[in-house]
Amino acid sequence: MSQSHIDVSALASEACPVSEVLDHVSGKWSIGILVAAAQSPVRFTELERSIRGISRRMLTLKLRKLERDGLLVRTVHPVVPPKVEYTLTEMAQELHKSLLELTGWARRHGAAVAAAQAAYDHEHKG
Amino acid sequence: MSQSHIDVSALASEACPVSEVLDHVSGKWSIGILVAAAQSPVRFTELERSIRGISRRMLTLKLRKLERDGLLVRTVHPVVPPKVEYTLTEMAQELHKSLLELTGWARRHGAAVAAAQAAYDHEHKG
DNA sequence: CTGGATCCGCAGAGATACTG
DNA sequence: CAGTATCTCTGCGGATCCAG
Repeated sequence: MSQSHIDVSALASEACPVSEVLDHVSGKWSIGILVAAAQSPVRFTELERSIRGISRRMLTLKLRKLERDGLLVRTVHPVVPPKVEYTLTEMAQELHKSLLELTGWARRHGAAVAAAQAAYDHEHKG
Repeated sequence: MSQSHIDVSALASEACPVSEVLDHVSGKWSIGILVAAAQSPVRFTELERSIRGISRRMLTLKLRKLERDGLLVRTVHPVVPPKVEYTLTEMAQELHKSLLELTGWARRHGAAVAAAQAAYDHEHKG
């Protein structure tokens, strides 16, 4: 990874791992998973159903990634049938707040964005 | 009432503008560009230099996308050599605030994330 | 200076089948 | 229930050249 330390925070004149961390929420499902998992604890299948459209593979991969990043805690209950619960860590909950700001913005301006796109396309038609 | 199930399905659904908008900031460079362009107005080359690592092609593509979304305003000054400036729209500036929360979080927890990864890898060693 | 066009490699992401 | 293992396809993203 770290093919390039993108100095996204170049504006701050400081080099930090910001871009790397940001890259983790930059995936197609990362944000959705974190938001869905915010109602901790949540089980694997619940996540799979909540985030409709996600494949089992992707959910697993992203869950592992989030766990590795220290954002999720994976708890295995030794029962039958298997029961695994995912819980947001402290810092993940903090991140979640920022994420809610994002989704809130998207909710408020979704229509405006759509309109802008339509206008742009219209102006750009052949 | 107790919406124990957040409307994540709406997030993952293409019918809801939230996921679409979210998808736009989910790219590898989108966030960086928006943050860099926050100091409006900014010229093409300035952006290219600020966001080191980005290719000309990607910068152009993302800039077009952001413009289409109504987040950036592209102003062409009819002079030689060409001068083009990009400015954040009102709603983009609002979005930028949320983005700053994100980068702030990344800044604060970057080290912790790195540590978590190291721990995970160690525990997962071969 | 500010782009557009093209070629191409690689990681992301879907579908499916199998296992503890 | 909760994953893992392949296989494949798509599109992002990089490099390079060309143009207004």
